[in-house]
Amino acid sequence: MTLFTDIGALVASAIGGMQADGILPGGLDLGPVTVEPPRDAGHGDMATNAAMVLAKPAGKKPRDIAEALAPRLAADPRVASAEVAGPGFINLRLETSVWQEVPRAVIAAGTGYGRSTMGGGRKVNVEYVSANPTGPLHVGHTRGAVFGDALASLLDFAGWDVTREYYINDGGAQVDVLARSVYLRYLEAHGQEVEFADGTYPGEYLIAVGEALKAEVGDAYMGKPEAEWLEAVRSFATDAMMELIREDLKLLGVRMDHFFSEKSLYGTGRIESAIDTLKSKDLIYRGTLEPPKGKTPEDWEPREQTLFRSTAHGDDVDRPIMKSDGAWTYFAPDIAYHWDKVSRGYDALIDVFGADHGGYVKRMKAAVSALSDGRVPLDIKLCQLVKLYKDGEPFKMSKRAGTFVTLRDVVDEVGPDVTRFVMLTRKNDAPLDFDFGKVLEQSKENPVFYVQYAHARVHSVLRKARDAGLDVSDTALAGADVAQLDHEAELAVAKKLAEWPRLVEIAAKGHEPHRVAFFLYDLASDFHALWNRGNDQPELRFLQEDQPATSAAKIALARAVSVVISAGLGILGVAPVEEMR
RNA sequence: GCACCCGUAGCUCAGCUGGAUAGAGCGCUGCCCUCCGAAGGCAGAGGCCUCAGGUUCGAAUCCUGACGGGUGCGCCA
Repeated sequence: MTLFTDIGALVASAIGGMQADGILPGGLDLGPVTVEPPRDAGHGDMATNAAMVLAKPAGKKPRDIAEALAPRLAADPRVASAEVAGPGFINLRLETSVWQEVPRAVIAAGTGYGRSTMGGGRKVNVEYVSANPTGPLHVGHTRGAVFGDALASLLDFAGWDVTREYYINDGGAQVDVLARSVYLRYLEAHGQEVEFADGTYPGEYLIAVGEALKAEVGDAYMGKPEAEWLEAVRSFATDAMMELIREDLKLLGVRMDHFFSEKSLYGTGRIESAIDTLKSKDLIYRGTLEPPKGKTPEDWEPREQTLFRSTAHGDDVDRPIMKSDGAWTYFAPDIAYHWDKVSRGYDALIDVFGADHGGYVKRMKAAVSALSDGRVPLDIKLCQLVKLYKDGEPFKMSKRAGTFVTLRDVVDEVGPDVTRFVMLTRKNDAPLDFDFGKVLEQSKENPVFYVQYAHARVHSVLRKARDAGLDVSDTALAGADVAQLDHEAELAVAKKLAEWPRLVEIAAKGHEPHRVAFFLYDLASDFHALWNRGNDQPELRFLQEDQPATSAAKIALARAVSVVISAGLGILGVAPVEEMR
């Protein structure tokens, strides 16, 4: 519940009263009725569009409804005034006491302030990272990791029962390539000269794996045909890579609830069972696809394949699930994996992919829609590329030399907190510029610094207050005489704090954690503005000498800011700092 | 050729799922401060929200079609 939903309930009951009095007809849909903060603060604290959206179904003029509704709203003790404006908005001003109570409520609730029950405990599975187990995570994975992790935390905060999951692509051809590459390093560990042909991974991170393999099996695989070692080396290598990836994730502070192995789907009948489910719905058939128009591949020839009728669930063309040699395409285990997720009883699924996987969105949605008979929604969030810069200059990396920028490189350079925050300062579907220099700058244009600075300033006040002998424990502050908070600059901050619960719900509903980062920047901005005014107007400073009651009220407001910043950063996975260095 | 994403101030981007006079940072202009409540402050200029239609009380937001940029497009996962 939020202040906005409280007032929303008030509007609804006032409309109910008008229906009871015969002013409005019954059976109106109140769904489109909203209560939101107006863009222009001059219009009041909250505005409702009720009169406008009800005008047509009620068969009345918006202004007439508004004129009748406004006094009923104004009758509530929380409402100071209700005025009809523009085409039929009702602008509400709330009593000052409503806003004054906000800091106390925030402090009493702690970082749980803003936690929502919107999710209703429903189960949601968030799958993210899911990088191939063939090497360390790079920058692109980092963005997906941060985004998915923050989204998961956000949904948790909004009342969902969240599972964080990683799908290990350990069943395809790329892990065979990995195994052969590790084998080369293994030969090398035995002193042999080796050459990395095309189609192998030359990265140096495999040297240690080759040596570890030698330590494990000695010379048992030396000079042996591939058939004798491939499977064992593959398993050894993927384990090593997953170990590496887990360490990378740990560096970033990402903790998964579940790692799901693609390999576990093979030879167990699980793929077959998923495909059978589709078959039973008549969605699997043998057929031949048309070549893509305009750009026919040179070696195109018509082939009959086993196809999934994804067009029946919104896709553009049907998709092959089996290769001509009878092996599954990668899509088949993907279907089985999502079938598994559906079977585990999730109410909603979310996949976080890189933007280069945009072409798979429709078929994946089609598969989940088919498998769950449309019951389980699948949302797929695509993360755009990260462009790296160093002090304004593009930061080049060479993939051919195997020297790509890794997650570890980034975290070592700027730390996990800065990495995470910056990755969330852009919508997921917008490209992101990441400048190693700028993200460490201590200035207003760096949002990480700006938000952390606000939090640190609050703690600076708390320290000073303690030194002055004041009790600034949360217990004491929650009982402060908030009637002392009467300056409009102070109330503006309180109003911002009151928006937090609403923002959480909006961000969670849209699966948009970046909104949290932008909100924190706005809140920090309001707080800094109040602080700056304290320079010219000493009565606005938080610590008022020899006035413990006034100080307590003002410090309560500051403390509430730090609580919300702390809660917001918590969702983003960023640790708040109490001092700037 | 088709699909998806994007197009908002000179630049980088927000814009609460359809609301009122479209916002922030940087840059620019003008004042103020240089008192560790420090790592600047205040104010101002700057816009055909790519274009053209449509939906309705009302569109940056939804629909259609152009234009421009990115990504992807049958036995690669």
